[in-house]
Amino acid sequence: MKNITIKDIALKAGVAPSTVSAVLNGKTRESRISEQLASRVRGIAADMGYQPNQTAVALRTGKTRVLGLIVEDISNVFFASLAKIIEEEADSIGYKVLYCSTENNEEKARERIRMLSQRQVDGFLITPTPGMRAEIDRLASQHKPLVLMDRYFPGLSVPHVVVDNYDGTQMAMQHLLEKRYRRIAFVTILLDQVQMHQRRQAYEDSLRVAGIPVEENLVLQLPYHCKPEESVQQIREFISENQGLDAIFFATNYVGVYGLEAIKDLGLSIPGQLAVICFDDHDIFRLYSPAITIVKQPVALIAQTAMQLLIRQFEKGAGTPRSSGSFQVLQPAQLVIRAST
Amino acid sequence: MKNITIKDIALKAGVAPSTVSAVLNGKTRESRISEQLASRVRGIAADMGYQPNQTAVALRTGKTRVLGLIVEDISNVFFASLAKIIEEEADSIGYKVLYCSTENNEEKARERIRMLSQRQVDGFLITPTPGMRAEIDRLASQHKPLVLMDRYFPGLSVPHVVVDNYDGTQMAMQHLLEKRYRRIAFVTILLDQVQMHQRRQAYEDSLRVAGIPVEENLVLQLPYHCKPEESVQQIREFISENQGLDAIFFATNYVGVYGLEAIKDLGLSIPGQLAVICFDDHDIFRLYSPAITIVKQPVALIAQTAMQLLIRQFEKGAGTPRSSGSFQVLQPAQLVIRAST
DNA sequence: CTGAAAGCGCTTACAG
DNA sequence: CTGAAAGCGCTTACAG
Repeated sequence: MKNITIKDIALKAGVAPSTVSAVLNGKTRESRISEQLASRVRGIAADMGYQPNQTAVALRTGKTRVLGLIVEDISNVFFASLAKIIEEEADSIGYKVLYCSTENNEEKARERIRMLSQRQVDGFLITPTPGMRAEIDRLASQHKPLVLMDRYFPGLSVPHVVVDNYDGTQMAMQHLLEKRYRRIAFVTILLDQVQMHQRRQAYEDSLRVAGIPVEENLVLQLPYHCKPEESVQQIREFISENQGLDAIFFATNYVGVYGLEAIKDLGLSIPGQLAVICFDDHDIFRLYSPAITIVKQPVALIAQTAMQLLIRQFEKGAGTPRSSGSFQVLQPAQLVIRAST
Repeated sequence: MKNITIKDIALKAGVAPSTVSAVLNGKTRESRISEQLASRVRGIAADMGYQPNQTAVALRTGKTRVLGLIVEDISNVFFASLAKIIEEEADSIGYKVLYCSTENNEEKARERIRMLSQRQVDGFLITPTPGMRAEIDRLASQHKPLVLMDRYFPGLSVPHVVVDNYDGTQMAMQHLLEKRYRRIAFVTILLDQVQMHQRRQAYEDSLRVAGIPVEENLVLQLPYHCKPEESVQQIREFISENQGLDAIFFATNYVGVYGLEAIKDLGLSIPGQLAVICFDDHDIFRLYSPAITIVKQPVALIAQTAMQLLIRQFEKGAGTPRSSGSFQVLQPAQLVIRAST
């Protein structure tokens, strides 16, 4: 069953393909096509079940109406939620989205950008890995519509939307300190990314300001590709070795999940014996324990803002030079206190 | 910065575009192009940073190397996990994937299929809603490569991969009955889909076989678009009104999440006062409570099998008529007993 | 061994 | 008011 083309319609209607095109694109005014002819053509198109071939349109117009979404791991709640909102926003302006996961694999990440470029996506939405810096810089210099999410490259003038990680962490530390917690551990993942550095920095700064010495051994860094069981094991040992811990700050929900398992294994009550705060991408801890305080990332807001920044770039068009400043949008993280931590 | 085309390379190399195309596509043998010329052309292409325009390739060859993935909700762990595996499998054969969520909205679902068709996707991977039946049937009759996942249409001969819901539910019920649980509730979501019917059916049949009367009031059906708080509230009331409940079987993790919250609210211990079994798409209950038994869906296996079925259709090509039978693949669900429920 | 030509399905000036 | 022509960037017979 061959696809119906504009030519088939033209043939049946006894007009030229260009006339059909004009009618179907609502250019009857510009082309001064009679309403009578137009509605006849429309009728025929509908009868034949015409579906425009978007590949042809894309080739001709240079617009694919496809967005490229590159995240760390689409199966992770945070990124999946981002993807959902982005899909909705994209849909509302007639765009579809192609997704890719990088797994924080630099090689893969670069290859993904290349592939999406070849697929001629009209714009990129990326949660970049450190190794993508050069690639991102190149895209930006080519004026490819592009927005970074969740992370960014200090020094690169590329539109991005991130939460204020420093501020969020500080808020949480403040909260713990006010409640008189003193021996606060920091469990994180070994990842060379701005937001991780900022969280760590805020943790240390908060302690210093409160006059509490920063103890190296109160910080645990798990390797990135650490297996679940091993992560749990390491955190368990970490807690056992540091008797007298008041509280633990988990820098990401990746480690938070394992941390909670470790705490459960050790039979410690939250917040009775150990207060827990976690930088939470989403609301996955809702059920685990109501006594866990959350530094919550506004996923929907991040995605929506990112889409707005992207659309703004579309509107500018390739012609207009981009404003020199980067459209930095900092959205403070929100502290959600579920119980008297 | 204009994109480099095959023409630019041809110009620089002093050959015809078709020669460049042949070289870049490794058709040097068929076209009997000298290795010398070939490597010179390849060198120039590399120097110029040539990136083939896939839109043009797609239009010319009729293959976009894009797959359309339609799920209920990409932000749900189950579908996000499916998406992840599908991405990996697709990537391994040079495909990208366009995703869409239906939200179980029939209108939207149909529109999604239309859009993806217009985008000329080479194949579809769909977790269908009941209302997509006609659309799916049409796609299949057009020999569009297509695989349904997680659900299917009895009577439609369309390749699909689903877990054996009846069997899985039965296994779980068997487990409860052996442990001498007698008043077992069934909490589900109001959804007109085969897999839901099968789970319900298995629940009732299991009771009957065990000589236990099926009580209407031990079954709770929540509306599909029920708000979180309201769902929790309803389940809470349901439990309170049915004193003497032994166990609850949650037919999906959608309701399971709310159910656990309700149980927590009521201060009931698991499995002490109430045994809990849940049909779990993924492993999201791992931390909630180790005492929850899970009927686990093999997400990775579903996705991989689906991709295999799709590839098989690609290989057949449009020419060969499809084998009349549907490639039904039933993969039994797995019972994961975490504690002595 | 290599190149000229046609064509995938559209849209966009442009000519009448 | 409407149509013929060119062209988006490729690939694929086909001619030499």
